[in-house]
Amino acid sequence: MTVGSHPPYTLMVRKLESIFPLSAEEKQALHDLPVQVMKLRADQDIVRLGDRPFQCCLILEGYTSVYKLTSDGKRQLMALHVAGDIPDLQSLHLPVMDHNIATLTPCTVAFVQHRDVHQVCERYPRLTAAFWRSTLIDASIFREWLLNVGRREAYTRIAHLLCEILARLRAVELVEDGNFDLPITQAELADATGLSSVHMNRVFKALRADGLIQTKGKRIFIPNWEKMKEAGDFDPHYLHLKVDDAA
Amino acid sequence: MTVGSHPPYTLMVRKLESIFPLSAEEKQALHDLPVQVMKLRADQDIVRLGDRPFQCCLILEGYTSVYKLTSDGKRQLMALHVAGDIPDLQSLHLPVMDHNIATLTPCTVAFVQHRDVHQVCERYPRLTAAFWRSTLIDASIFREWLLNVGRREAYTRIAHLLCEILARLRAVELVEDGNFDLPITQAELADATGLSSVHMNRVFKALRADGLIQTKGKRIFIPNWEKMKEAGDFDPHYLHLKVDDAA
DNA sequence: CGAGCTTTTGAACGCAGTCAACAATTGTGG
DNA sequence: CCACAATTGTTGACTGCGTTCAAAAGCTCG
Repeated sequence: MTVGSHPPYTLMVRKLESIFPLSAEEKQALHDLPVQVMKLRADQDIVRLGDRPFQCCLILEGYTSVYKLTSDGKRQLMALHVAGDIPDLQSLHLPVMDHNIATLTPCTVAFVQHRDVHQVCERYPRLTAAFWRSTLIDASIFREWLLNVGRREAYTRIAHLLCEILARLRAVELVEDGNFDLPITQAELADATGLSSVHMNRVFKALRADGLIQTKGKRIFIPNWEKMKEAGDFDPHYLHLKVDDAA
Repeated sequence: MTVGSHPPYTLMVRKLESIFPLSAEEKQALHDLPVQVMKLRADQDIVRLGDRPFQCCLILEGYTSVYKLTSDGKRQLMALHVAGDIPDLQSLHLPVMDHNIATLTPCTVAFVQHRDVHQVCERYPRLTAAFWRSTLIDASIFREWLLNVGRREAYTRIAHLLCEILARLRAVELVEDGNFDLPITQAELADATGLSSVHMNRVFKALRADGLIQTKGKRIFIPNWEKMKEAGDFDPHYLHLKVDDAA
């Protein structure tokens, strides 16, 4: 089952190809996976801590995030996911969710049964490697976020996050000329960086004042990528992109 | 090749079994993997950022850690690994290292060629799942650390780290009665929690004053596990241990 | 056009960092 | 086994980055 004009897997295949070479046959096998497409509003949980999902969810449109809460209710985002990503691929081999996944914006997502993924992986063993690698890159990104939150001051930390978003959107060709949509709130960016929303706002102001970013509504423009990378102490190697889209 | 009295794989098998059921045949296959055993001093890098390793390293004895540095030299530890762990399993499918792995204490490690791991996984596909799951649990731990560093205050954060160490040592039966060896410095614990060593020291003092921990040299005793879990906002689910060793 | 977010700004506070000195412990060579 | 060096742990004083609380100003969208 596919969705009207945009076959749901185009972006996923593009994403997987950005990290792993796929044959035409393998790509076709991915395209042929049966899916169920759904539209979700913003701020909806897709899966919750403790769940035992029997399917994976593929983002076709919108932003989602992985998050956890402390017992006193503070929220930390652990990852942002964009079109083409499969945020809960790990549920294939870890039955119980240890975190939540929620939409940050209205989203279109496609659900694929674990059973079907396991089948296609058995038939095309290189897909196992591709999916495994994808989960390993997720882990690499967690590590970089840990460095970011643990050891970089707020200004650098936020610049780094913006660099990562730009680099990852480039890999799925959603950036034109340093411009991209970031339809999420400053409070959410604060939760992603372990800061308060007030401080996030102040640092944003400073980044604008320093000419590193320009904002127009939810659209962000980064005029000087080299300067921005330096401000964010950003080295894209941890994203493990085959083509260095971030250069 | 094995090492004298302790076959190198006993602990790894014990560790893998704590997260994945293995058949006798699969265990034997792991035992039969050829390895090269080495002793390393403390503070030695095992692999470095940018390396392209052709082997995995299995800890037989001692503590190692995954770490990264910011461009201005601040260090963040991302994980601690103990006997039985394979800290760089991910190099099987991510050719270029995006982080460093170093010994924190003198260590005995066994190196296994990627080639041999791939072979045994082909022959026993369930081992692929076991190893994959192991890397997914590593990622789950990164997520919890991110929550810890991003959203918990120093006191809770340190208590949480100590809880995790205890729970993981229990899984490989290296804890007796709430007592365990933690032969790493406060400065290293500080790097693991994103704090300064001075503050680490002050919080340690507070934890002692509150009766949550007792220290004697490098030996730590946690008299009241329930209280400690509460102080550390610790819920062991994220470790995905089959048997709930942490209860 | 008004309700409800989201962004922005100010003021005051506090957790944790830095710097510096000293004590305790561990390791090493003689 | 002791003496000395080096590392690790401990404490105090001061500073500062980022938080909290509160209120106002801008947006967005029925």
